[in-house]
Amino acid sequence: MIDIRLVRAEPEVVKAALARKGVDAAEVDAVLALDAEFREANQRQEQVRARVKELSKLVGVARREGDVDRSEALSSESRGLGDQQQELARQATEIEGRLRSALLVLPNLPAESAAEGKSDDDNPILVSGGPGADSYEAHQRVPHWDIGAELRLLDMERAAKLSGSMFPLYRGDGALLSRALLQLYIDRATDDGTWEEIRPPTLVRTEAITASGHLPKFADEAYQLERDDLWAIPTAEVPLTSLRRDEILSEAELPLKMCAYTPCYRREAGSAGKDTRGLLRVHEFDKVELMAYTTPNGAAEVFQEIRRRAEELCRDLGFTYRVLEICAGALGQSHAQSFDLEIYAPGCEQWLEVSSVSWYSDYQARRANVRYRPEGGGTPAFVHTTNGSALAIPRVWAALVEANRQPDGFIAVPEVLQPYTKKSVLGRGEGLRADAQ
RNA sequence: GGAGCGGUGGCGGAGCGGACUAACGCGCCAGUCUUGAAAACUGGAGGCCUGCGAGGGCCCGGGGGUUCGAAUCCCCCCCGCUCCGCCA
Repeated sequence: MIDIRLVRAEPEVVKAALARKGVDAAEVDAVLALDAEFREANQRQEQVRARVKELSKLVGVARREGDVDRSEALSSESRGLGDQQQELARQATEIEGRLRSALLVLPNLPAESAAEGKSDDDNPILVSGGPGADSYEAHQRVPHWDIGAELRLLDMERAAKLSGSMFPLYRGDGALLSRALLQLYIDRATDDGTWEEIRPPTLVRTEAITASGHLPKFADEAYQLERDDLWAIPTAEVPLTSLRRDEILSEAELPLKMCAYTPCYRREAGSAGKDTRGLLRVHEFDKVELMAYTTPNGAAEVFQEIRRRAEELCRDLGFTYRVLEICAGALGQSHAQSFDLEIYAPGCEQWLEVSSVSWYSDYQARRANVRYRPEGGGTPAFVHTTNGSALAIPRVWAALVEANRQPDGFIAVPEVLQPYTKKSVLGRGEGLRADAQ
């Protein structure tokens, strides 16, 4: 959430910044009104409370001095105030709850440097890399769902029998490819020793998924296990962001950099029938995520490092790729600034988003209450959080089998991946023979 | 799932109805000493909300309650540890 003190002190600045995200100024005014109401109610309550404490102290003194009459008189005065105080406290709490709800759904302010624009159509392309979208031959222009079926790498139909549509099932060399990619991602992320690998739980409490900004606004997007009050994570960002919840770190620990492989679960409510063929959009997928807590000043550097790492993977796997900056109007709820990495899939003739690298300023840290004590002591301050995928599996898998399809129909393994697959060609596996009969 | 014991500041840990303004230790910050550091010594410092300020309020896992007054008593919940049961 954003800093209520900033809203109070500079309402016009906040309104102008949020207007870039398309937020109505009235929402800000509503928050301001609740804030004023709460502070007034709270102050009334505190005044009465202070008087009760004062009287109680005097009761203790009178008791010790054996002055029963006086102690009785003070007690009864305090008793009357007590009821009044409780009612005032109840009112203040109720208003505070409404204030918090309003504040929780208010989006983060876009970074000043974030690109101007209203929708995804306005996102500037910062980098174009790789061989180019026009460079692919006819044998590479086969969609991955056809390749997957032909070579027995993918079985969406039987997966649907298990879990419904949009749940992928990889088999044979297809499963091998998925596992090899994950191993490559983790090895790359940990190559300089500054990123610690974490394997977190993937079912988390309501507090955790609220801290990252996925609740309350996007509850429909997440799978919920009501009976145990747990949520299936949509990304490793959720557990990693909450890992140090309610902690005060020392500045020397920052930047605290973590990477995690996890499965991710998304209901994709409202996206039915849109770009959902094959692996384009699935409910469950594997991903490696990089996430860091930093000082405010240290955020930009890590933010760029995550982007660089994601970009290098796209390049080294041989993809045609591009980096887009997300313009202010298209930025997500919690984001101050974002870059999307897209790779070109020649078979389905689409650019596929495989990574989103984001900086959240202190928006998530405030929700998760993660602070750091500055070098040399002083008042704790909120950390900044930044994260990005490096990378997600299904779309990389899809673009890879399409772009690397050989004239003979089999899939050539990119050189960087061969140490992990232990073979240079995919699709000549056991599944093919077993099903062929 | 059952039983027992616990949850206190950055960390460890005492306190178990009224001077708690939460002891003590470690760690932290500043200073003295030192070429510099360590050690020693001296001093300092919790977090949150609110107020221009003086100040006020809140915080002893969370939420309710009892009381003039709750870290302390009662109820509910959460978490941890030990043992039992079950289990890959």
